[in-house]
Amino acid sequence: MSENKTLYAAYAEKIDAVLSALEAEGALPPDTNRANVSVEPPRDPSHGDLATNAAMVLAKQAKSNPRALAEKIVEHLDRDPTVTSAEIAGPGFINLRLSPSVWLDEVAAIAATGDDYGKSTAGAGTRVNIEYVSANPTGPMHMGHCRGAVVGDALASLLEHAGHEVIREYYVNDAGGQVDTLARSAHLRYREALGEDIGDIPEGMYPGEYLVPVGKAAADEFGQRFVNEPEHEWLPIFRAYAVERMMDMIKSDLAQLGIKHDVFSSEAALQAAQKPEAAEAWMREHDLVYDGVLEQPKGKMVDDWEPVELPLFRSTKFGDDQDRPIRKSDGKWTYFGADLAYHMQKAENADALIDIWGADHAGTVKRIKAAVAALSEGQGKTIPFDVKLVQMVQLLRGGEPVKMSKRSGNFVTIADMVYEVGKDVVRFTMLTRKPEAQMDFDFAKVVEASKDNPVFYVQYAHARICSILRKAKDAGLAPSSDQLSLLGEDEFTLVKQAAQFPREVEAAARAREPHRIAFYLYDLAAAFHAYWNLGNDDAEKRIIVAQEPDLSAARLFLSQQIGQVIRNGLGILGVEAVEEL
RNA sequence: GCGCCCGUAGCUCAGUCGGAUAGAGCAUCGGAUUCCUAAUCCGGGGGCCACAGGUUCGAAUCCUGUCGGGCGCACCA
Repeated sequence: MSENKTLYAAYAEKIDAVLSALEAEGALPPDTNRANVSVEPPRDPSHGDLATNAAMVLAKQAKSNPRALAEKIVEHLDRDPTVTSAEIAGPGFINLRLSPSVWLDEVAAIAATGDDYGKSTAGAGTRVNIEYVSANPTGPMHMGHCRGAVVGDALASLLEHAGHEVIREYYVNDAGGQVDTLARSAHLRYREALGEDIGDIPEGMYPGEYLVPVGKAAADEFGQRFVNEPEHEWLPIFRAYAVERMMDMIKSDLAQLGIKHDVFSSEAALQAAQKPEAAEAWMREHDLVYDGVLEQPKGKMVDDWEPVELPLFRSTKFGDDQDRPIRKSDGKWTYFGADLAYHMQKAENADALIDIWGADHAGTVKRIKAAVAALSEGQGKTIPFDVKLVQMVQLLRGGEPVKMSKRSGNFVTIADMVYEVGKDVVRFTMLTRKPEAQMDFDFAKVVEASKDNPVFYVQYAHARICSILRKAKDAGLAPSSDQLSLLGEDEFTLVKQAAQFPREVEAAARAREPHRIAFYLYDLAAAFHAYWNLGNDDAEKRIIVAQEPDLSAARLFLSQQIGQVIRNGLGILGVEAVEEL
């Protein structure tokens, strides 16, 4: 078996070869369109190991009926020594059963590839920039950021496993009005640290306690220097100072979740380097930006609306509802204007871009997609660009919604969450549903039920495998592949499940859906737990059977490989493969 | 009013570029432990896949419409 090719891909090729043979025989017309032919494991394992719909899909082109065509395909497949049976079922499915040697080879393949089992080269040669988290540097990370962070991080490592080179990037929004507010709030805490009674935190400032130590640190560093200075003297200094501390805090929150970015891009730095100016010039050159007046927003009344001429990007040309301003009337960049330049910058160094955003930014997807599309068109190359929207997490505590607001300082932080239930539970919980569906996250329930969390189910399977290997070692038994032929149907069931892993990684990467790996691991763990429990009913089915050292060694070897696959999968998700619970 | 996402068991959710009899956990009921970790396993009950049309050999999946929920709709970020 060639490496980097999944078992399923290998059989897809065999079936493709059969179809070519049928073309040569004249049973199929030349150049048959095979795009819809699939080769995959049937949902119901009792149907066999592999199923193909080839006969059904191609019957029309062959001017034949599906079952007649299926018979011709089956004739060829029967000649393959690794195919023990090929049967026609239902409307024309062809179900294949594979010989034990195929499964035993797969066990050996897992052992041979080890940590690399499941990696693919499908994405080789494509560098993907994935931007995720990008929380504003105005406070600690809270649960609202958590989902996007975990999904983005797992997607990044999933893409790496699929062979892509990956850049993990964080966009630091350190240029907008909210960082001025941060700076003022920090200045207030600074005065407080120097002994001043600041009373209640005024409306419009960030009241969070997390700014207290920032104020203290500033007091230590600056002393009385900025107490009575006018704001314009200290604002830029406090802005940079506070942002840096906020980013330290955020990085430490991310580290608790096991997340580390490769690149932190600063919006302020981008602007200082005049990237938006360059972007605007380029856009104007290509007639993508013009000076125009926005229409009054429909549906929702804006009291102080008045027509102003602004530089507008022609996003309607690319499917947006409205052209979008890149500068404000005071000449400063809008968020979009800077973001546009930022995406140009990212595209310089990557073949494909992915942004992970919260659903509250859904309204801005079209314009940024339009911007990247315009960029692609203008530069005459395609830049694949995907914005993954991660839906809101409704945070509950004992069934009651928890109102989160950075303004009021009332939020559940990631640090709280990790402290309560641990990184693995947080990550796995976020990854056991598809990101585009809303989810409820009940803090109390997750804490209370953390022992029932599926993550432990998977980890337990891994721990059990480690346990049995320890036990075997004490008994003087070592895993061995010498006598794998002693394994039987019970073991094949397990191997078949494990053999899906590479296929699952490729499919999940293609769909950019890391949650599939979590569900796959659950199924694999279930298969192992079931296998283990066979020994409860029948002592001869235990993994270690004292009287049969060769069989035990083979079963240990198999178990070891299942452990390897679980470990590889958990690695993609960033969850520990613990050795005991 | 417009745009995006979602609607699958009592609850939380899976469901492979459309595939065979729609699955799992929790909850519920009944079983398994002198024996490798019972944080496990085996079994029962529980479904108009929101609704209505359409596309085709075949639809939970694709298209159209309706209803329901969420998010968004300023030069904010």
